[in-house]
Amino acid sequence: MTKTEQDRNISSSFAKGLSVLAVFDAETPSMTLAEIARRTGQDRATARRGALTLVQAGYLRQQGRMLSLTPRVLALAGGFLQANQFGRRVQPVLNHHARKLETEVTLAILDQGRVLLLAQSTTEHGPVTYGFTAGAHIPLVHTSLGRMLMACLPAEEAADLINAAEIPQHTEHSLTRPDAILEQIEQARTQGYSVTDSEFEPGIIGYAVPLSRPGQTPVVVGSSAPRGHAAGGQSERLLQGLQICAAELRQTGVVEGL
Amino acid sequence: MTKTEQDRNISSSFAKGLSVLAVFDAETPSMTLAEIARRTGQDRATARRGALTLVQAGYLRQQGRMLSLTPRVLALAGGFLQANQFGRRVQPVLNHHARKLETEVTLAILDQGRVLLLAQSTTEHGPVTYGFTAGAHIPLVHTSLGRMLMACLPAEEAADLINAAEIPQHTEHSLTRPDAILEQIEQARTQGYSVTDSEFEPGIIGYAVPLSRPGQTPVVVGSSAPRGHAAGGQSERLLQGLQICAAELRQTGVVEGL
DNA sequence: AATTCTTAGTACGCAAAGCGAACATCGTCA
DNA sequence: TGACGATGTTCGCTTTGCGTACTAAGAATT
Repeated sequence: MTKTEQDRNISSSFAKGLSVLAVFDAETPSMTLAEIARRTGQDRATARRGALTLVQAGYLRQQGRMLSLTPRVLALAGGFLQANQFGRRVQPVLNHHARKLETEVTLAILDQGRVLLLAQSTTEHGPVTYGFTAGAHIPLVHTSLGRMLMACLPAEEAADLINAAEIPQHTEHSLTRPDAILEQIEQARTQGYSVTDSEFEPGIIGYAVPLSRPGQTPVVVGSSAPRGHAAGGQSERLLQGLQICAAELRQTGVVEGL
Repeated sequence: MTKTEQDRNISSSFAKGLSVLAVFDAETPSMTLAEIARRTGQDRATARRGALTLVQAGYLRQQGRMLSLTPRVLALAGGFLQANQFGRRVQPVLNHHARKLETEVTLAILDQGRVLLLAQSTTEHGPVTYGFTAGAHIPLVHTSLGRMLMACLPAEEAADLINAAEIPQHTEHSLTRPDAILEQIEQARTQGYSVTDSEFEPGIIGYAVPLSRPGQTPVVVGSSAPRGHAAGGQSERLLQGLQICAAELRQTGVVEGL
């Protein structure tokens, strides 16, 4: 009976259904039933029940044989955003510093071995609007945000994350050797900021500084800029700006709620 | 057989669990188990299983006896936002017009008898930053966005929504008689825009124009401004600006994806 | 401090929910 | 055309998870 020692307090059907909903991401905004089944590792029939339930609940829509998310999923996130006053307290701060520094500023945390973007400044005259928005996942190992997040963790946990993560070679500059990455993380920890150059997107330099206090769940702010943009002492100015931004956000107390 | 004619393709446990997740909104960001059970109308044991499953999946966190949403719920919405290019195509347009008109501009649709805010401009020098963000629900009957959304529907459906909705008296100006509200909707439909004055928040005037083409699922853009702000011909300027904004958004084609 | 009221955790029998092999259906390529 | 692969649906058997009943522990009230 070791096999079927399921926790009676957990509903496995519900958990399976959730993973159906979670499987819709940026790369695959609409999927067929079989595709969902494959990506969730569930039986096709199981995935189907989950998907149909989501359709009935209004979170998925079915056009032909393709299933895609409906706007209603936003309502789920809305509860979190409202509760933490993101619109009123976080966004203005991000925007303010974004304008001042002439970049985009992003707030992020660690989630499932990836970087989860929580909020992002939305000013017009940032250099480029990268395609990422709140709720997007970006890789952990090759971004400044990710490195800084890992630097907020005990060294051992960071190492575990690195080992668990796959390390694709996004660009020719991407570090691939785990120990090289760990070294970068160590450096970020000691110096209190992280910089990556073209490791995720070519020609883009990423900056990040910690926001959470040590011991708390890691939260960071960062920004990216094209290489040319950051000539001369610009890097320093950016990092200082981010530090100030982090301090202000810390004062609002939004970080406490994770 | 009327009672237990459950659809075999729908997972009721999953549906119940989902409604646990959905019950967390702005008013009640953290709840106790008993409270969840009450608000979902589920048995306590059922609600407990749902909540514990959500905790295990990382969407809820438990501190003491309070349960609250984790940032991970944002990842669910992230799929939708990325898929529809909200960050790249919608937000810039909203911001641009918000700055030009010196207000906030909001994109919204109909959801479960309420207005669901999909996106909102985030500029600094809007007059006030109201506490609403993407993913928030606001009432249907007493907002310009809501009225305009209903005006996009066949008159009959709008009437059904009014009848189904509870009509609280938010302010002394709130219309309460259903036929008066329906008349306003009728007017919005014919003139192509909707204006409400202090019916939801005192001293605030709301404007909204349709974005979707007739027959499609209703989508609108709107904005609100304090009464003093909209002196003279300002209302007209605002409405014209919104019309242009709507036209631009229409051209991006984001509306098609609902 | 003793009281009521509310809330959280546990147990378990029974009904029904949902699993997945098997079947049906649709496309696609030889 | 026929065979094959991929996808969608059905249905009997088993498991899940529902909800009553009970225990216990906090809050709130006296």
